Amino acid sequence: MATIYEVSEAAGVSLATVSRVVNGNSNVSQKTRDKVLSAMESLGYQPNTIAQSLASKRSNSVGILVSELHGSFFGNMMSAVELELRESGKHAIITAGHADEEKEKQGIEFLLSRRCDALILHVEAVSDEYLIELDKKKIPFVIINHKIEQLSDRCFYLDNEEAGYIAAKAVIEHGHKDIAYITGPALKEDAQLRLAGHKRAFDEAGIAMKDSLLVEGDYKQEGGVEGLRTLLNQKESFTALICANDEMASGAMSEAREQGMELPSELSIIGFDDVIFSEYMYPGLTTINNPVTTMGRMAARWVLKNVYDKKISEIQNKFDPKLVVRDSLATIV
Amino acid sequence: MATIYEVSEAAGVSLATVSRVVNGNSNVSQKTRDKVLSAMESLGYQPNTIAQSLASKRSNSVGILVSELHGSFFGNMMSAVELELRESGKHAIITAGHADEEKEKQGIEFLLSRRCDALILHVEAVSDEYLIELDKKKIPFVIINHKIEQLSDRCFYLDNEEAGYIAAKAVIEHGHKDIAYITGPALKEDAQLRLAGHKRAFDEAGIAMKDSLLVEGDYKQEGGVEGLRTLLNQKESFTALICANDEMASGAMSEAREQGMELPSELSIIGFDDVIFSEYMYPGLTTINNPVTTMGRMAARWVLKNVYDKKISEIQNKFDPKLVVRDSLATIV
DNA sequence: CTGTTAGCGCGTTCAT
DNA sequence: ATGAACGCGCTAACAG
Repeated sequence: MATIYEVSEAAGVSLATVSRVVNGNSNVSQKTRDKVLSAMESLGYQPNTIAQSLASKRSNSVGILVSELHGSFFGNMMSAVELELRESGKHAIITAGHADEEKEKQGIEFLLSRRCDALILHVEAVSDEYLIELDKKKIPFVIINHKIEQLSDRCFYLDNEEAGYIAAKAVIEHGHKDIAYITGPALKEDAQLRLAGHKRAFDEAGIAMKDSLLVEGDYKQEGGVEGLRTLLNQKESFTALICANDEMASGAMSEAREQGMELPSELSIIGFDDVIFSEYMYPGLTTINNPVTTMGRMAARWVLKNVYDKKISEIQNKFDPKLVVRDSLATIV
Repeated sequence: MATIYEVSEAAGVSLATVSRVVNGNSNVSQKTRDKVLSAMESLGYQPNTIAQSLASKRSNSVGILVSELHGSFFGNMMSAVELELRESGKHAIITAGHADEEKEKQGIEFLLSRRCDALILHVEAVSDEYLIELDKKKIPFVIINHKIEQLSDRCFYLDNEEAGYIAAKAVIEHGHKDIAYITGPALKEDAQLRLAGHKRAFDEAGIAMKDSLLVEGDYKQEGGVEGLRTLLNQKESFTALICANDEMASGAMSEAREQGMELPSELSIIGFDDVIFSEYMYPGLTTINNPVTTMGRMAARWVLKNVYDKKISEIQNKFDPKLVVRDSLATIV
């Protein structure tokens, strides 16, 4: 690998001048610029990004923490982030937090030790206090899918309350009155918000929510299986089931069929997130769109703009959920 | 951020000694080691990985190229790789090649410019010649899901021929005789191998393959839809359909239902890869396991062993496919 | 076992 | 507009 020094020698100029043309900086006469450029060309010179980083105190890398690398949720986000960053010559360092507080902290520490210029965090377990504390350390970071008031311009999130509202409303508008609900873990903010939206729609329609039709799930497939089983084991009957995410909806579907129910005629099911396999399910799952891709892109743009001083115009923080209509929601006649 | 120099001062030792204890290297007396350690502790010292890289000519980063970050296939692989690397203090830089020759080359160039110590490549479009050429540049890399004879110890791949054989054999053993097949793109090596295995099973069973029951797909869902449509539009009838991957199987399932067919009684379907949503399909898709997770782990281990000199015992290059039994393959009576 | 010293490749003042 | 020189934080001989 040729160094900047060899280039300067070949071009008959100083090291500083080469550095200038490499960085497109300041003023260099066209003539010397050409000399340098052709020297670079013939030597196949490629700047050593590590040396650049050391000298400039910029690693040009941004760390990404997601709860899982696999699964159907984060791929789209990472994809958007990577694309956006690479277009600006930055790179993404990824790591997983496994939705565990300790592991998330370790992941963040790891990324920090890598001297990332910024962090894009999709945390699930870490506390707001930890993040606010992290903020004091002058390490730029953004948060995906969670809103912290003090850091709101750096949070990119779905309006989960509205999402819950839309889902419930769609079900109600299809004529359902007896509606069961499998929530997410009570501790999780998005689960609470979705439930709140759910209640708002019920209030608005003048339908009473029955506690017996409300069970807590774990956001996993198994939670849907068990949730439906629990619901079926009490006396209250229902014609529709809202699941706080698609995984649970999937589990509920299997269990429903296991119980010999016809879908969606005997039971309508609606999910949340519109993960990749939702359209592959049978019947196709009607669900609420969770625009992770766009959120990822926005997060990357925030970093580009605020950390790397790129000119970027529009950055959107709050995202609106949309109903994705497929076949799992039937109309009651 | 404290530097190694400040630590050396605080501990009253030389810079080199601090470096030694940081790297757990050579011999340092327990007493001075303790002094240094406590100095590091009280200063909150964290080595600057970039400076380490510059001096040691090791970036401690390995580049990963996959065709897509999203989708259900690579998440598991990346997950395994990241986990394995992080345990050794290395990090993963990811990028996507989008199954396009030019973009794959750009991706590789990008990773190289990042001074990765090694590359883990899941390429789809780039030629063997390109990779062999790349190999001459002394940049260590491994290849996932593709075998190149000259580089075979650094290739981690599924025995695709065997996979095709197992799938066809399973179908045949279920009593099917009229079996249709939607292949992958004729250009792709894995598609050819799977087809070859398919033929072997037919030969072994003394069943003739009918050209009219063989159509080429594109590995995408739509390819399954169109493939089945084409198959249905010719006179030859069939009771089972083998799809060269799960995405196409999914498409074929939708189309079959669209045509009013009962699954699996009127049409058995089997896929390849066992991607994440296969178990969510209805009926659950019987398919062939593609151990990408393990391959990812092995690839990472190869790098750890051969690039970072970690002691690692077993590394497996060739992987055997296994039948994953679910409900989409019915028995002909 | 420990310290000195010379790079690693580049960015960035400061002069000129 | 260009060059000289120093520093980024650390590793790696080489001495001692």
